[in-house]
Amino acid sequence: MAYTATGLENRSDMAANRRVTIRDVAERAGVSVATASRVLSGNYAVPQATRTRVLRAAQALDYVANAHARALVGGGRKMVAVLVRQVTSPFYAHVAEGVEAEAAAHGWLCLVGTTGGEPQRELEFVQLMREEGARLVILVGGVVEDDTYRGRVAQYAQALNASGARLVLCGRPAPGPDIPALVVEFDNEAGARAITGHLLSAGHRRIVFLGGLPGNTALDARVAGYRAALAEHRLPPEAAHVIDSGLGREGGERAMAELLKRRRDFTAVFAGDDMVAAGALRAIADAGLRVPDDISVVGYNDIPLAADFNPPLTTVRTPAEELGREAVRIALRTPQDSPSSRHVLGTHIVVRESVAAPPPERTP
Amino acid sequence: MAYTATGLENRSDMAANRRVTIRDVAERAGVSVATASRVLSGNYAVPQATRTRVLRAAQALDYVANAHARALVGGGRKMVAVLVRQVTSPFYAHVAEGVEAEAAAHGWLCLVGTTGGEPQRELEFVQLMREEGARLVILVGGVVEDDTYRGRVAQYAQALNASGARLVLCGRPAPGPDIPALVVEFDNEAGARAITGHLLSAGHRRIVFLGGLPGNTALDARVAGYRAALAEHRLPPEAAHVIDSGLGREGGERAMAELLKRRRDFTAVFAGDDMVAAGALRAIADAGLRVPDDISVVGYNDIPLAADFNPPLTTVRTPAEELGREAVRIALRTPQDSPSSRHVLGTHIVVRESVAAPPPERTP
DNA sequence: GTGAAAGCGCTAACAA
DNA sequence: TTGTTAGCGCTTTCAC
Repeated sequence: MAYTATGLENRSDMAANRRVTIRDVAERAGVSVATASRVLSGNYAVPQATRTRVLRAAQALDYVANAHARALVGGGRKMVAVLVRQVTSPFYAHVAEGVEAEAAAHGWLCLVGTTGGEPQRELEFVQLMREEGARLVILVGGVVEDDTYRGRVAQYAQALNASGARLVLCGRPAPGPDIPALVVEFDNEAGARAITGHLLSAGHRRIVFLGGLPGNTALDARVAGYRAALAEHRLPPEAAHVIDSGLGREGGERAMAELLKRRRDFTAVFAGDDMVAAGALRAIADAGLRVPDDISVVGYNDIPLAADFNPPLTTVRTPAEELGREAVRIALRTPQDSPSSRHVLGTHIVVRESVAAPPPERTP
Repeated sequence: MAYTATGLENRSDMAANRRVTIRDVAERAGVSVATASRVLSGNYAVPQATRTRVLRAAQALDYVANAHARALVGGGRKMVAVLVRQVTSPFYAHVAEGVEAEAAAHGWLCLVGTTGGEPQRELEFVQLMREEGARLVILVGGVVEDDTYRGRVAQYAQALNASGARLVLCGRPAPGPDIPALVVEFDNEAGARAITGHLLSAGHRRIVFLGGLPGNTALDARVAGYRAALAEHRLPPEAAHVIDSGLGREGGERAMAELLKRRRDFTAVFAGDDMVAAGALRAIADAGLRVPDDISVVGYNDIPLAADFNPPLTTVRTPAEELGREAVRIALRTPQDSPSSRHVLGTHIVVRESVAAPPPERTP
């Protein structure tokens, strides 16, 4: 019923496919566009009588304001854009959801973009967001930190800042001092140190780090934490064994399978993230070994399904949604001209069933 | 280097925070805004000499066009909006990724919104997209199909259609005949029938459907398929046992645990989706039972981590990303005035290790 | 080939 | 209290 009224009425008293404008509303209400605008945008006192007349006309015409026209005259609109590698990765999805939720809570529009890991698309996205007039751009995820990166991101920051927008880097470093960018990240090193310590406390001495990604800031920090924990337990630097298989389930499975074929002189695996851990668990099971009886495994991120792995995975919880929320919160409360700052979010271990004491020494 | 040039130059020769416009570019290039516009929007032949001069000026000023102004004069811009319940659900995330990918491939901008399951936010989102001038709105996910739903969605469809935009419904029914909306969905009934048949072929006769959601079109179709398969195998209607626990890991775990406490006269569980299956597996393990030796379990959707469950889950593969891609493809190739149509995507079973023959009959 | 001018839909002075 | 007017930044006739 509601729909037929609206739909047919539109169709009958206006040209085909012409969007109804504020002019139409004003005309129907018998007022000027200015008056119509005043009641429709609601930031000006208008007497009740005219008010209702305009509102009624707008409703009858099913009027919606043209956001572009508004943005054009009002100087941009409240929009935040998040860019992630892919939304199908649980970690990124949670960050995006956090951003979206916090943005929505403040009445901001949120746009999610994906790069698939290509710096080129990142550049295009930032450019696009400048065109769209996004007031806040959030770039998520670890990166290879080299001069190219620094130059590129510094450029984003300057450009965005020049038009009054703000750049927030999540889990990636600021490109340099005095660059107008905010940074929010987890203390990856501390998290890695803690979970490596957990493995060491259980008695493990030969622990492999699976899923390194040289140059990637997030992974490098985890590797650093891993090495630091080893050192704290007075193990020599050679005790560290990092396999650079990169992230992803597939990589983890392949690298683990290969490693098991070559050597088995390790009793625990620290996977770079939970997806790598999933792959590793699969490979270990396929090799006929049991977790944690034969090999202990830990992951990183505590994705929702980590509790459903076989066995349930002991991992480091990184509150991804909180990261997203915090990114927009910080950006919204930081004045435009304040110095760039860096915020670090804590993490903690979630103990489940993938860690046990190492098996008794096998005779070689 | 690159960044200091840009940043400082902007800062020195223009008022603070004034976005550079086409006027600035024209001025610097020594041409009129009309000429600048012609080369910048690139849809008009301009001699090479002036062309380069304008381009050089634009680059020097780091000019980006104002998308709002463009949209205002050009009549909207290529933007597709997808609305899902939540991006952190693997299924929805894949649909969103499919939409995003296909949109990007066509040079369209993609905006992802989430409802958290609230119809109210759906309404707000559609309204917002009308304001933003989205030319394509995609609503994803099963719904309770009642008169309220039909009225609401019919209204969206009419309104969107009136301004030349298109509505695509993914996995939810059209609100009625002659409503301008496209529908793309999976054949849930066939998928459910097939996997129930798989269970029946393995010898199961007492199969519980866990995770019903009465009124929800997607789940109802699966339940229908489940009943149909039972009937095909000449089982009486009473053989069907549907537990309406709703979707989600938590619900699945709770319902399964409770069911196991009450009765154990079933040998297999058909979970409404993989997340429910994850919860069910957890509850079964906690009850000291084994899958598939004691109870067989199947899921629905084949999320990426289904292979990492304990045991790897036999489930129905629904190509979610393809659903998203297809939604935009269909919308882009369907002319505005063509009749509303419905497209059905096929699904298939993925056999893994969570199904076995039922255990030998226990004496009661 | 290029410029001047009109106008997209809206808001915000400025008048009345 | 309300209407008139001047743009926001851009594209696009229409002249020259």
